[in-house]
Formats: sequence, C-alpha cells, structure tokens
Amino acid sequence: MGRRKAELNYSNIFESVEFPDAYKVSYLANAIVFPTYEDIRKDFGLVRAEYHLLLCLAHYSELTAQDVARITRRPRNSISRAVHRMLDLGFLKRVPDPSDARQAKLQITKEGKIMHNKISKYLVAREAEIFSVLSESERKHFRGLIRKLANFASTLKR
Amino acid sequence: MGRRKAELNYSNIFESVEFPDAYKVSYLANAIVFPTYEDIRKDFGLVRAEYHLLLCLAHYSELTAQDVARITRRPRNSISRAVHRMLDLGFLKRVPDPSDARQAKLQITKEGKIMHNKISKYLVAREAEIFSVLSESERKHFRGLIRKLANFASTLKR
DNA sequence: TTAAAGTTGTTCCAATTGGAACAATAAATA
DNA sequence: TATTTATTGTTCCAATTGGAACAACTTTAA
Repeated sequence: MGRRKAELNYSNIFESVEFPDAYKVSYLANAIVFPTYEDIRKDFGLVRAEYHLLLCLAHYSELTAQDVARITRRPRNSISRAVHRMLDLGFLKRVPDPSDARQAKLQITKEGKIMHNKISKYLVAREAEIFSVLSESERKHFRGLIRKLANFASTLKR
Repeated sequence: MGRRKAELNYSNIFESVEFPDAYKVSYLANAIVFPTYEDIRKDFGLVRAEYHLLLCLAHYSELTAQDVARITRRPRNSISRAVHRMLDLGFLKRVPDPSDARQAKLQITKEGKIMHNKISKYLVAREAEIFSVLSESERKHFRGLIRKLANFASTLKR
C-alpha cells in the first residue's frame, strides 16, 4: 500500500475556508446526496429525475411535468425524458388535462408506490445513519434551522 | 401569462417526506450549490473541478491531484483534466515529486490566487445572503451542527 | 378580433461526466 | 530478491446532461 503522507487532515479546510457554512452544506451534499443517487441508480435502476418523479408524485396526487421541474429545480427536458421512461416502466400514468391542452397530469401507479416505498425505506435508514452523530436535541435544533434555510432557498428566483 | 394553479405550495413536501432532514440538505444543495457552480462557470470561466483545485490549493500550499480528489470527493480523471487546463491558464504550477515519481506536487500561482480571491469574494457574499435568514445565534448554532455532520461525513468510506 | 407574449412538453445537439482500463512506479509479501 | 498488490495520473469511451430551439396551445394586450 502506498504510504500515506505524515498527517494531512482533509477536513482542515472546513475551518479555513472563507465561506465555512456554505462550504459544509456543499460538502455534505457531495458526501451524502450524490452517493445516494448513485445507489438508487445501481440498486433500483432509476436516475435522479426518475426518482424525483416518484418522490413528488408519492406526495402530491397529481402534478404536471412542469410542476415537478419546479419542485425539484431541475430542467424540464430532464423531467420530460424521465416521464417517458417511468410511463414505460409502469410507475406513472398520464392523463391529458382537458382544461389546458398543453399539459398533462401525472399520477403514480400502484407499482410506482411500491418502488417508492422500497427506495424510501433505504433513504430513511441512510438518513438515520448520517444523523446518528447528533444527539436528539441537536437533531431537533438542526431540523428547525435547516427548515428555515430550505424554505428561504425555495423563495430564491434560481 | 399562463394561470398559476390555485395554490400549490411547493415546499409542502419538505414536511411530508419520509427523510425530511436529508431531503432539506439535498434541496439546499440543489438550490444553492449548483447555481453557484453555474455562476462560477459563467462569470469566471471555470468548471467545478477547476474551481476545486483553486480552492484546495489556496488553503494547502502543496497537494497532489489525488489529494484534491480525496478532499473534494471527485473522480480522479475529472481532477486530472482540470489540472491540465489550470496549468495552461497559468493558475497552477506543477513540480514532479522526487521521492515518488508517480505523482507531482501542485501549487497555486499568483494569478491563481488572484482568481481565487475574486471567486471567494463572490461566494462570501452569496453565503451571507443565504444565511441572512438566520439570526446571529441561530447561525452560530447551525455552524456547530453542520460542522459535526460534515466531519462525520468526511469519515464515511464513500 | 387580432397580434403579441408566455407556457408546456419535446427533440436535438454539444459538452460534461465518470467508469474502466492502462502504463509507470512504489510498497508489501514471500 | 522476486513477485504480487497498490497507487498515481492519464486516456478512452459511453452515457448523462442541460441549453436552445420548436410546435402546440393559452393568455394578455391592442
């Protein structure tokens, strides 16, 4: 095994960087969120936008593709592609909207729900693992603060 | 302008999702981190890995490409590509390591430092904007908690 | 009523991306 | 010492990605 240099603590940068909070959010995302999408792809065969559709439609009974794009802040064409694949896989169904011929309402199917539950279970376990480092009260605190931040972020134009 | 549907609050999902904390971290990352990389590309002409090199080498005087890959959790080939471009741009210099012919030590140049300062200034302002929604004491709390989480995440295998 | 502007979902395309394999080198093991 | 295993940086390649343009449609303004 190649020698490891004397002592390079890779997390020193956490404290010396000029924007430490944003940097750690970014780091957490890289460390947690992306590997998670990777796992979902490997274990369940769905890419990010496909999983996002499942997630959104498990929580809203009816959405347009555009709604999902807005909720997840992803480009419309990625969602569009994903919709077709999810229709083929039988995880979604689509009904034209009679009141607006441009759009169609999407719904999750029974099979989609089953898949969502499977993935969800995995993600719940993953969340528990990550947050196990916080005490119950710390976690409660963190939840309140990140809620505030996320809500604020959701108001940002883009 | 197309009508907006009666009332669809896109952030409802924040509370109903099965893994609310991890979801909000992910959401924050999507809302904040990615647009930031996009801005850095547009305004400064550097892609993510290129900026990461600048950031790392502004904080450690000497690193190998592999070190940077580890610090940022990015694939080595992305870093390798970025190194070449940054050398061409004059933002980095590279010196072979006499004690290990496989690797080379990277350093940031004066020009690189100038560029880093410019980007940094922008990111500091951006961080201030995002976190303006928290009070001073909330922010202090948040900093402690996210530090704990990020440090823990840095110990995860991948 | 007609024209202009905005919206939705889609296709096309160019660029980015990361996995896999590779050569060169170093360390570990027999 | 010789052989096996690991590491570094690189190239290649296939897949993913998102911007831009587009057609169909709706809403607003003239």
